[in-house]
Amino acid sequence: MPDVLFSDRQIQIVNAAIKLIGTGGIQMLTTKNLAQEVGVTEPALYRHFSDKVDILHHVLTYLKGRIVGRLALVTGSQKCATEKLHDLVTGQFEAFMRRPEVVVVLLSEGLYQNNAALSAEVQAIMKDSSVYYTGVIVQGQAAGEFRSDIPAERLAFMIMGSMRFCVIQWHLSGRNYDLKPKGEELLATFALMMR
Amino acid sequence: MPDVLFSDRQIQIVNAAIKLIGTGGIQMLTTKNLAQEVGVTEPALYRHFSDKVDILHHVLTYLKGRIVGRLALVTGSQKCATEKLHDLVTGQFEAFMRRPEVVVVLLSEGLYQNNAALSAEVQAIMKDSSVYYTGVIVQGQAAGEFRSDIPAERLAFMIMGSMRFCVIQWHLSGRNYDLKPKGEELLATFALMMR
Amino acid sequence: MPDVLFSDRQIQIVNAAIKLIGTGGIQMLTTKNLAQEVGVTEPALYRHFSDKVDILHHVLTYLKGRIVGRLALVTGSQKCATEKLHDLVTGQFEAFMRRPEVVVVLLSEGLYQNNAALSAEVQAIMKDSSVYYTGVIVQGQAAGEFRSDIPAERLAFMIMGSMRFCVIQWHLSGRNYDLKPKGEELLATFALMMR
Amino acid sequence: MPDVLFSDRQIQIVNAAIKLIGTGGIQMLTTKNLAQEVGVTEPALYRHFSDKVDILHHVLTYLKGRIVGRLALVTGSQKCATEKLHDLVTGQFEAFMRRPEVVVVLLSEGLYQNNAALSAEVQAIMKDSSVYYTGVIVQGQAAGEFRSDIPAERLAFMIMGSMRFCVIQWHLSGRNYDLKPKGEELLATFALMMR
DNA sequence: CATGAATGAGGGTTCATTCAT
DNA sequence: GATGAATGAACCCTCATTCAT
Repeated sequence: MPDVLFSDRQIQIVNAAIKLIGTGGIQMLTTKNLAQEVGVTEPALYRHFSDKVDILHHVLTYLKGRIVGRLALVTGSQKCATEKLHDLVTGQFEAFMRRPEVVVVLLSEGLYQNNAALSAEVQAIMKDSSVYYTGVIVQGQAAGEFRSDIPAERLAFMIMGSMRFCVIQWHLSGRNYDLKPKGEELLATFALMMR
Repeated sequence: MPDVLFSDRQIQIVNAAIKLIGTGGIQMLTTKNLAQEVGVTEPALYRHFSDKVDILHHVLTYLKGRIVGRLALVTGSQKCATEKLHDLVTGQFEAFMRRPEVVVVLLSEGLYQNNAALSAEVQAIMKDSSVYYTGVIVQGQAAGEFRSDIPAERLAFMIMGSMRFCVIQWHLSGRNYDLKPKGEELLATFALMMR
Repeated sequence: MPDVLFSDRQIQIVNAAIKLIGTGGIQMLTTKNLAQEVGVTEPALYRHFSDKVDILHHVLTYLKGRIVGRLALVTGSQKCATEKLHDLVTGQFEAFMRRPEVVVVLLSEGLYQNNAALSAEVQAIMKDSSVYYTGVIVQGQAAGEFRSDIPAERLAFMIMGSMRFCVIQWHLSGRNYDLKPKGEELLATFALMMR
Repeated sequence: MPDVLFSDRQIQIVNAAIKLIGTGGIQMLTTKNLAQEVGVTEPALYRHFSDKVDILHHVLTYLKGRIVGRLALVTGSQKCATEKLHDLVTGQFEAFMRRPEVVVVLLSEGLYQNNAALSAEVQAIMKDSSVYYTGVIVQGQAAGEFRSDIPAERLAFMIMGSMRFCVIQWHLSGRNYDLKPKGEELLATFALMMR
């Protein structure tokens, strides 16, 4: 649904940008590389975006739409909280494995340091995500699946933090191992701690 | 102790580099800016480092020395594990507040994407740190302070992940709030979960 | 009457071009700006003009028509030469104050340097104007209003040169003062010199 | 004396810039053309000037120094005012014929439209020049060489305006005739008018 | 009559790095 | 040790213009 605001070419460009960043970091995202990846000349990019920053902005908006969409889907199901949490974590990890480039874009907060708007966008993604995680935990606490002596927000915070850490290490290691077992391990640990 | 390998000028340059990165991200670390910050001309930098990568490498090595030094100090004390863990977390947060630039350098893993050596250095910092955290938790488990049904490594992993997440959010928010209460809150939550 | 050769859209575009040049100099006259000012897209401009040079050409032709029309009107009256000269000068200055953009177009001879046709057009405007000024002075000399020991062409030349200089300074000063008193002053000086 | 602030390379670059502007107008003054003319690469220019605007600024300052220097020399002589005025006009015209490029730079006020500092510099040249012209006329009036019923400033104004007009027409005509006779003619006319 | 999309050429500028001094 | 001068490569971006629709 959020994609409705993107033209086909914009999506194409955004995807190419994600691919480039994933391949060689933000410094690989040059207009030249991007144009080449898309298969047009550099000026053509400026028909669809005002700026390079504008492109990055759309990259983040696009990813936010995808991520939040998936979160909404999972949390909207009829499953119990434990299952939902499981789906959230493994779903996220699977998504990262399918498109590892996204990891770089999303976890490289430092890159956007000198651009408040982009930083805000990254923050927004984290904030929006945390709402869904918290919601599932609240549901679990209400159903007695999870302990209630710790606020749901804090539990969500720890889960997300641990997930990030997991993904960062995976990425730094060259992404040459399966991320799913890590997710299961993480969930198992949390299962013990949250009961 | 590792500083012994750095000349005065090198330390000066490394510190200037850290300051620059902290101020405006990695893209502010240009040879021009760096030279100006140090108060020399650009070619002078090449008397002390072979490369810009070499500079970044020394930045990371330098920081690793500082961090590990502090970890060793804390974990080497005679306190109980709970206290040591407390000191580790709050000490780390205090260090970040004293030199916020370091956050950018350490948490921007994505930056080093296209350089295996730098990525390895960042990984090494994480690895070395985790050894100390794990050690403290092992001690706590042996002393009955912490639960033993979860491997110490996993607990350390979650603590470190949560800390990182904490610091990232603080950084993205403009570092305009006190980080210490966050650390206390985090420790309180862990206290509940690890007992 | 020359406007008869211009379509409505052409006049609209020419006026937009004059406005743009007046606002930010010749370098503001880009097809993008021009199209935006007119309210169409860039390719639309090429329906009405073959070139950007063609546009500039029409701009100059258009202005020539306006200027010469006014000169013909004034010199065709029944007034005495002194009055006609007065009307010419003040009329010109008033016209510049009403549409200050025109000053830039007309006085920036250097702009057309690399295009013989445009330079010729500017020269033609000057030539045509001088005919009218000279005519009035000839009339004045015949009527004994002006001295006859100096050829009318030279007197016209000095008047026009001084007017230009006046306008240039006015323009460079930001056009923030009234041009008319300058014209009166100029006329008064000439009155003394030409008697 | 003013050149003392310019390094050799700066003078070289400034002269190359003047040449380029004279050849093809301001739009020929690209960094690429300029570098090629000087015989260096583009980035080398930025060792000596911060900006392209900075280059233009130095061009104008450089020319101002030359012009004012010559004016000071002429007006400082022991000759009578009539002779000095003659020297001023013919000297200026000769200078323009020696380096016709300068005409474009100096007479293209419109070019600097969108840069207040450059406009101010052009104005300053005119202002400074007028001081010398006025001075000579004042001397002539005191000596009874020139009429005194018209303020010296106004006479200077008309002379300068006429000179400009002369030069502009010469330039627009392709500079293919001798400017000196025009100067003599102009002086002769003024001789009549100022007596 | 006008548009959306694209392009080749070129714009000014910054980068890390080298080298003679 | 440090400098001034220079460079090749690359940067992001704008230009006038074309063409299919």
